[in-house]
Amino acid sequence: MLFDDVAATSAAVAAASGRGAKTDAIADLFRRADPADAAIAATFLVGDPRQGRTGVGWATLRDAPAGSAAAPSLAVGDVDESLSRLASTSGPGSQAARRAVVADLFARATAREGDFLRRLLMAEMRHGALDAVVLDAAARAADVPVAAVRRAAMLTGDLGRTVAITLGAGSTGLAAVGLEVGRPVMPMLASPATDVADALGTGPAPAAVEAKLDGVRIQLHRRGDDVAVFTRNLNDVTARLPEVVALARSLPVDVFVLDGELVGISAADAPQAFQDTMSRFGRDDAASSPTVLRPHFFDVLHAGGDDLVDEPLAMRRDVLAEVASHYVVDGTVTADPAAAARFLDATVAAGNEGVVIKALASTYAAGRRGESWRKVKPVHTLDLVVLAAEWGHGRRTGFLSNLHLGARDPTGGPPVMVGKTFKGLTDAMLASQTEALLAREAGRDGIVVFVRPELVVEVAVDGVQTSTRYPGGVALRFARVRRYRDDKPAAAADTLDAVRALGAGTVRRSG
DNA sequence: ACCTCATGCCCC
DNA sequence: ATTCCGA
DNA sequence: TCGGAATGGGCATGAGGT
Repeated sequence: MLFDDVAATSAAVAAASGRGAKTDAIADLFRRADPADAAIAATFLVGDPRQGRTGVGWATLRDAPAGSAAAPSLAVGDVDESLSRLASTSGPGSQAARRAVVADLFARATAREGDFLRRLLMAEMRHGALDAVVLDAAARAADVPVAAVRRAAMLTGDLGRTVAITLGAGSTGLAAVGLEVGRPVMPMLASPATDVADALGTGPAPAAVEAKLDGVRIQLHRRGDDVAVFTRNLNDVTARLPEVVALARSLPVDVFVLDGELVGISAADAPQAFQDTMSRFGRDDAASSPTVLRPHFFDVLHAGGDDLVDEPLAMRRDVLAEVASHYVVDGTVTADPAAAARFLDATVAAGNEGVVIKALASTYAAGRRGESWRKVKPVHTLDLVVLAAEWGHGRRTGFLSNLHLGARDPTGGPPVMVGKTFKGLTDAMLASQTEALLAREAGRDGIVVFVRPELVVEVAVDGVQTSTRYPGGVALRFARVRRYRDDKPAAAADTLDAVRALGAGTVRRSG
């Protein structure tokens, strides 16, 4: 199959307005491809090729020429090979070698292929179709129920393989796919709730209320001495976590799949700040960090030969207590919002992020962000000064979008930048802020428009973290705009000290 | 030897 | 990660 | 209700440059 077939499909997907039409365009491609090519094409269409890390980014592509070939000649397999070469290039001179591979690809590409190639290497397809649409298209092409395809994708964690199975073996092949110890499953996700009452819902049934730890999600697999650890994105991080491997081998059950969170702990057994956990977790050499990582499990997908994903949470929790009793996340079971709120306050005071509230009757819905798991975190608000804004892309083209936010200097100096945000802005706010900001323009640099520091926005944040990027030494975490404070002058904005105070909770960074 | 920049199926 | 919007 | 897009800060690493 020609690479241009995939590029043409992407263009058709981008041009199609509805999801049904996008699905049809991809299904048409799949019908024309053999399963192996379709598997590669599927990973290209979602911008996630099998080679993973290519070492090519914005700076490498900046100087790459546009596609200039007159007619398509690249095969899907040619691009696949080039990606493999990029991924395996390292050492001195590798930057130049990568540029050469990229230049060769673009030289052989037409303009349409070059455009697609650029988006593929940047992992930014922006044609309105990713995993869900591609799986839907595979189901349509093979004329099998989409639910069966999705189930296989969640259990294999592998889009390309799932497409190949769907096209090559149909319903029979999909039905044969099951949970496999040692192969990661897409983790179940929680949807946000405004407070514990919202999370508990209207029903009288008690729910599990568990501490939400501010660390790294892990999935731990064991079969005898074979142990593997995967992240939320199904990356294999086993080699980085020797202590977790040892812990897995020490547990009283031989075969299992556990779901949990990994957090650095201080000498006093208190959870460390996320940044300290990452400092240790991100490291190749575990011994070079003083931080000790400790897993806290909250679910079990398989134990002793039994698959548990279709069992109710109440039963899975009982099994978990047997498999990993000393490493089960802190929690309680209640239907009472007041009791849940008390647990939330206590766990936050202990240095945790919030709570996750789970229906006891729910099964493990791999890869889903459903209503069975709801997360609640404390929210803080700040009134900050808009210092600048950046021109947006995509559907935000033509609007000033990403705001630079400053806190007031209590000594009277100019506001101190503490972060940016583009979240929380409706189309109407985007339009009105573009007008209001341009009226206060004070200069430009690239896509940044600087403004006189007069406008104040109310910003919601989950907290602040230490920063080396910003002059105040702090940065906002997950900032989003709530509203413009037209009633407030910049002189009444919150101070840098007020921002720093949000980081002075129970969790401290280690020195 | 040290600094800067770019990169990441990065983590959140 | 959070949020808004189209389907 | 779901899926996609638009973008945030910080971390270690490794290449390249001084």
